[in-house]
Amino acid sequence: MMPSPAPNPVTVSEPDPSRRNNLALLTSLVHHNGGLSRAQLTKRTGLNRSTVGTLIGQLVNLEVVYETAPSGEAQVGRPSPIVRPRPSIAALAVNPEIDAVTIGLVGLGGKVQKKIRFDTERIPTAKEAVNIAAAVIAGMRSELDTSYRVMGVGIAVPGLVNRDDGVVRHAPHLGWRDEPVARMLGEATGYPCHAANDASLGAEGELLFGAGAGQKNLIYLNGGASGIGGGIIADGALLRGTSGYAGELGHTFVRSSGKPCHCGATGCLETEVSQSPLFELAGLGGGDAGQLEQALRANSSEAVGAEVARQLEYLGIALRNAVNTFNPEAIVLDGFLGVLHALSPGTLDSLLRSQALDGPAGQVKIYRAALGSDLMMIGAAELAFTQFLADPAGAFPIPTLSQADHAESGALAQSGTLP
Amino acid sequence: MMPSPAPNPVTVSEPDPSRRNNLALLTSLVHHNGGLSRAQLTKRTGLNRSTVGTLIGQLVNLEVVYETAPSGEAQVGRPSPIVRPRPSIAALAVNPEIDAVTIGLVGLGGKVQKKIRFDTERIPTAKEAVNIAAAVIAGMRSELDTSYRVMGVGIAVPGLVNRDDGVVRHAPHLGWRDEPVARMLGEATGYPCHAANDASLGAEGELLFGAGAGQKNLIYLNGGASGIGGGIIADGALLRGTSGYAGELGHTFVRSSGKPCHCGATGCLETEVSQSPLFELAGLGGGDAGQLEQALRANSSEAVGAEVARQLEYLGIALRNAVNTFNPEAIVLDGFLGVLHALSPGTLDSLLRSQALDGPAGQVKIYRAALGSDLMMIGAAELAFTQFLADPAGAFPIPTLSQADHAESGALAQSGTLP
DNA sequence: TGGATTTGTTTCGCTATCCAACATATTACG
DNA sequence: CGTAATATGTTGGATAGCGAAACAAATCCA
Repeated sequence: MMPSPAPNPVTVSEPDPSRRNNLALLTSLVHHNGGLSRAQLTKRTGLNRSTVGTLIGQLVNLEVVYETAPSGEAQVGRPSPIVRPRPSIAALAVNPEIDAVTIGLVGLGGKVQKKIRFDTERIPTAKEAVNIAAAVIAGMRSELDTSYRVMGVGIAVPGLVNRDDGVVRHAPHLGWRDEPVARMLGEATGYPCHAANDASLGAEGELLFGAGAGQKNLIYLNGGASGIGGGIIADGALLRGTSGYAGELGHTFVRSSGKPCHCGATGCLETEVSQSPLFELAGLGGGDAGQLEQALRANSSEAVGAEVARQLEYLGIALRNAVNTFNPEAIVLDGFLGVLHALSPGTLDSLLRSQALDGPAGQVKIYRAALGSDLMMIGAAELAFTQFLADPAGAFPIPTLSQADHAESGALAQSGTLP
Repeated sequence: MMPSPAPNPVTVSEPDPSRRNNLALLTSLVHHNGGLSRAQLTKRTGLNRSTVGTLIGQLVNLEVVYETAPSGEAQVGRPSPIVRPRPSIAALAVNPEIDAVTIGLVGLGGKVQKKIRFDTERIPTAKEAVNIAAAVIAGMRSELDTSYRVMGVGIAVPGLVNRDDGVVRHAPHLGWRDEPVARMLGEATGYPCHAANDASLGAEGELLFGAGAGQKNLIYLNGGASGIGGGIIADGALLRGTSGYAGELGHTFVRSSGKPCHCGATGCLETEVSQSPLFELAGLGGGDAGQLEQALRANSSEAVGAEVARQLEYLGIALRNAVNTFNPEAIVLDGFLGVLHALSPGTLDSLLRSQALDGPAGQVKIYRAALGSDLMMIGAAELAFTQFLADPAGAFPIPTLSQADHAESGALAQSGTLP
């Protein structure tokens, strides 16, 4: 008759973890806003000026943040110095896809310092993806060791991922099943590794650094070559569910006697709304969302209009459900879903207004994603940052100093074949 | 460029509210478990023995809890006294329905002390419901003032309710629109009043005291005369959304070209799955879920089986969506939905296993609700308790002592006509 | 009866925080 | 140009919530 386990049972090693919260709060605030004045920090946290002062002092000592001269904005009163995140505190991001594995380095503050896209000629297996990532990371290793403090690696996988143990339960488009990618990459690199669903991480990325900044309830939907992924932010936190599988809005039911989906059901959103017919109508063999939008805008045929309308109608049903269920402030559409919405701006809004319940529908706004190709890197890095953000003072004795803090954001491109 | 307001801006009157959390934690634990030994409390909270000791001492002084002799369970070591919630700390619950307004008094610990059902001859307006509730409460007033400390009133409304301001946005079956019921009842009684959706409160009730005890992610669905309401618990907390409208699973899309729903859409769960055809087939004019179940079990006609199967199929679609979206551990079915499930036990499980995604579907279990007719009282009372539970030491100078703590749970029945 | 075990109790010390007073840097206004 | 007004950083107590350790009490077990 013990309903639930102890929330705070062991880990008595550190002194009083329940009280170190405000240090973490300040760190997150600085990280997610890329720099805030001390005055703003006191307002945001509700803490005392003096408390913020001492805490910031600690973070400066820990080399987590640094202070710069006040911004030029003219205001009455003593100017407040700006507290900025050190980009030398960094996390690695890995994103395996159908045709590439992308590895990135993201600094505290969410700036992508480095991005390396490794094109593959066929769909990578889990082992291959891990090998590629490990090799690229090994190549960066000396730079990482001298100029950064790497807090870990985050892996964004298009599929069902158990966030607790980092096992990919099923990634249909990659053909992966029960692959312990986090453990594999952890053993290969020595860094602590975590894995999660790519759309969930995208939702967090857009929430913290993108179109949904400052919202507390938002729904993120991404349409790509491998279907539709979703991530849900409820009350400021990602909806995870029992094992981190939550958010699979791509398999929302939208049509009776619809086509069978690879998931075993019929009439899923992702079988009715997909990018391949759009690419065909646009006369494109492949490409990204931007190219698709251009091509569709150039083509004003009826067939295009009909297909766009058809897909928007099904998307509208899924969004109606989501709005009734979550009562969000914002819906963020990424990939080709963003294109659909942009091609016919008012359609989804009016569908929602007429079909969803009055209350929830009246408050929701639909946005297009803002972070583009950096999103996955930022989201995955956030996964690796979480542990650090929860306790910025704990567990890193690495005194490595560096000058990488003001490095420019350089993006490399590279390609190769599978090993 | 200010993404969000200060989380802790004003209310500087009380000394350091950020540190009073463990007192609240203990209070909630005792409340929701109806009594725990001090040893269990230390394990659950992870706090030090001595800390728990002092905190419990405070709660005893505040007359929030009392200690009783250790339970008879034989164990090695010094027996630990049981900390019990004082039922004299109480909250009022109000639940307007189509044919009645029910008023209840619930003590800390979740025991219903009193329940008065006021039958109405027609659907009550908001004003009538408030009048009835206020009159019944006025009648109890002297007892309340002498024997209880009433923390407030919670109103459970079948409809869209803005939890922040207590305004009923739209309760279709009651015919209410934009009714500020919380303010109305607050003015009529002088108690702090809050209102929320009935199914949301049901979800919380079942989570804390019923079938879902100890779960962190569960979905509650209630089927009644006025349709299907839903409440979602994610990560231990009720999903509220921007304004508390979240959880309307009754309007999940389950059928293309289905019947039009009063919400403006078509193919909603609540139009396809409803209790009236079941009552007809059972040959009943009305009644509760228990009577319906008995009648349907007695009737083994094909028509009944077909209708049950049809409704279960649509319910399965809605549950499939919900499972894919939330990855819950448990689904709790109440009202006639519980009957449907009980009549054909394995059906929903196998529907989920074949149609929902592997990961989430493998973990979910379907339960029938456990709290019966007390649920709404408990849930609504919880709404009134929340403020108190967040700060048990703050804001009640009422030193009223009482002997109602050991009163028996008495349920009254009463009926009348509209004023 | 005595040891093992678990838990309540007491005392003490730590530390995160707030508060109040003071110092400093800026704008506003004469 | 100087003074007032304003907002903020800084410093030195004071406080309170909590943990650690030692001790005391109440149970089971051999």
